[in-house]
Amino acid sequence: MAVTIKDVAKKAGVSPSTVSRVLSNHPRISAQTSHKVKEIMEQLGYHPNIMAKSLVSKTTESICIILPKPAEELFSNLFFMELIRGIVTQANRSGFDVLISSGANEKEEVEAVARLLKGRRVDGAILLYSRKDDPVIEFLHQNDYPFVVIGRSEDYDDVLSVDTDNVQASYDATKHLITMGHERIGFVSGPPNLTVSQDRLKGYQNALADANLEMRQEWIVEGEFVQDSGYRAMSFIMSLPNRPTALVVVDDMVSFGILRGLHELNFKVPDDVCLVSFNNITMAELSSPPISSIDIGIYQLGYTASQLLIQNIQNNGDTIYQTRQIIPHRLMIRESSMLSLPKR
Amino acid sequence: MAVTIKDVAKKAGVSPSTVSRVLSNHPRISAQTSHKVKEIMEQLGYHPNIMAKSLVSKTTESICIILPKPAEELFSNLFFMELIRGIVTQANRSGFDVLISSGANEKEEVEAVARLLKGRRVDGAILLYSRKDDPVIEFLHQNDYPFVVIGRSEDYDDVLSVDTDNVQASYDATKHLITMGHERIGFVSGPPNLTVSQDRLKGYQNALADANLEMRQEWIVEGEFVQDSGYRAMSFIMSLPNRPTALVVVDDMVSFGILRGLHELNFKVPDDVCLVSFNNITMAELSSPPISSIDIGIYQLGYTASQLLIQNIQNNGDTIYQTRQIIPHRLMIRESSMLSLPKR
DNA sequence: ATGAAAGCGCTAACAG
DNA sequence: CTGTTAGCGCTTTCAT
Repeated sequence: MAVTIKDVAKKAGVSPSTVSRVLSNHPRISAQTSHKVKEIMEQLGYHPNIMAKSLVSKTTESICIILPKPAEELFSNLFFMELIRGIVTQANRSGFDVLISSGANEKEEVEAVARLLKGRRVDGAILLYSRKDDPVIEFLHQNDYPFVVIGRSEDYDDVLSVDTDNVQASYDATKHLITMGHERIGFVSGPPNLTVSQDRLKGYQNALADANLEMRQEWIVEGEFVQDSGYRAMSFIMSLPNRPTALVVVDDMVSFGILRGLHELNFKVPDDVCLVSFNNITMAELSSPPISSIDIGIYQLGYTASQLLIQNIQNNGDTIYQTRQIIPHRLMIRESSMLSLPKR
Repeated sequence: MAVTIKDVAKKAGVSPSTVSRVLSNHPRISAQTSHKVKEIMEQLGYHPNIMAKSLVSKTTESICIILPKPAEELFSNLFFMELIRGIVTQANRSGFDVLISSGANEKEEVEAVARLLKGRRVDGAILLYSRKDDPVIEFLHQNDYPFVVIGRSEDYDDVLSVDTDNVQASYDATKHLITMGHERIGFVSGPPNLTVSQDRLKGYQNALADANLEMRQEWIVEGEFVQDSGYRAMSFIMSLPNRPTALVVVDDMVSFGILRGLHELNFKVPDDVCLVSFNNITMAELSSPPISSIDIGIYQLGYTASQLLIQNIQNNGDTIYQTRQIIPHRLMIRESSMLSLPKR
């Protein structure tokens, strides 16, 4: 049997409530008793039963992360791990535990979230990305549970979210290529139902428009956030009669696929084609050639999301800060885009 | 106020205990009442309060993963994410939740684990890797808490663990190079205090010994599980007068560093040097050239660890299975080791 | 097959 | 400043 508050109370010659008060640093407690009780807790190896505390206080000091099933394929694991690290680090600093959950499909995801939130096992949730018509967001929003979306919700505009300014980021990436002298620039996108794909496409288009450059539908290819997708996009684009001299690519992982394909076809980067992509995962720097990439501060995204959620929980749902937080991005220029006057 | 067991009981015209019995599929309950109660639960949107249940049942149906702080630097994030995916998937299938925790240092790690286990928030723990004299293992072992180590413990041999047969795996990798005609083979290792480094070094040495090949201390370089480490190791090895024609590398990430370095020095892989490494992360296949790698089934390691832990928890600590589980590995041969007669 | 009652370990009024 | 009391929502004997 584990040692309880009663055991401590008995041994210290005080009442259980006193011990409880010591535990929560109640102001009206004599320094003396506090000290004595703490000593005895130490001595007995007392650890408060979190479940019991949570039962009466109606707060769990924990949050959950929903790992969307399809995401496993959509995004690189690197991306998620970095996000999770950020979340866990800040949550732990705030004294919160982090629970990770996933479902085999959307229905299971909602069930898992419902069980966790309705069952009062966690106080709030972080969604690792937003898709259109997401039933999980629907559920959380409807039941008024605290939650934060990494990305943005198209369906509701009052949800807390942490995001990159993807339109601007993509504008910057494209602008960089334009500055380097490129006039025919293509875009390799992700799944069109993700807001991130849409936003990045838009930034690209804005940049071209501002520079009065030609825009061609055939220079825009949609795919997934995986390497194969890049490979296929590359084959298509490079077979065009009047092909781009540079590409803006929605994700580093996709760039790797492109790089591999170009290599096989004996195209050189940056000599024949220049590349800029997004997310700046560790590997971007290490590939040959190193890939220019927009660093979106993935860790920071996670860290901030956790912070926002926990503040919201602690303020009891009163939003005393911005609903939507933007994490700054930064273009990391590397060899893949270092050729200012491309061959044709 | 959330709907409780009482609300359901009242509406169904039964006692709370009956509702509880329905919830846990108690055998002696009439199909009729069971059905009616379930209907009302559905209707009211009832979800059992997990904390309350846990408080009385003294079981939490959840486990925790300890993310060791230094690991963030030691291993690639890819590795961990894959492990976590395996753990979370199987745990969820068994009806368990997974809590993730980390500490800034060893002391904090132990505190976190103590709080979680002693505070009865989780039933057991999974350690993502084992180092020598680990205070967390010490704590768990001493207090007789259920836990599983991914890797192996040198300090105790009765701890549950899931591991790769790293000696054999490394033997296989080395043997492969020998079969391809190499006679001078080097080894780029990880931190010497990790069992995985030691085991892989041993397998390499065994293979050389069995083939009567020369072993030179200068062909063995220690480092970390990061790219830079590979870069440095490469510079050293390639500057040797009588340098190896092939390398066994402790981790794919390190191989990337080596690859980058070789590229800068204008060495070609596999023409000048052949490479085989470990872990077979997604990127191994995508680099140029693709890297031969030992697939150790990371996801499977996580999945099995979770299974082992949960079985142990459910059997109340009685070990009715092997203490140490080995996940099979598989050599994936790719271009980086495809040259059978190396130049000298 | 079901109900009544006790209690898991803790917190939170309400008294003093 | 501290003790007493009454639950939080659930499970579990012990009756019936």
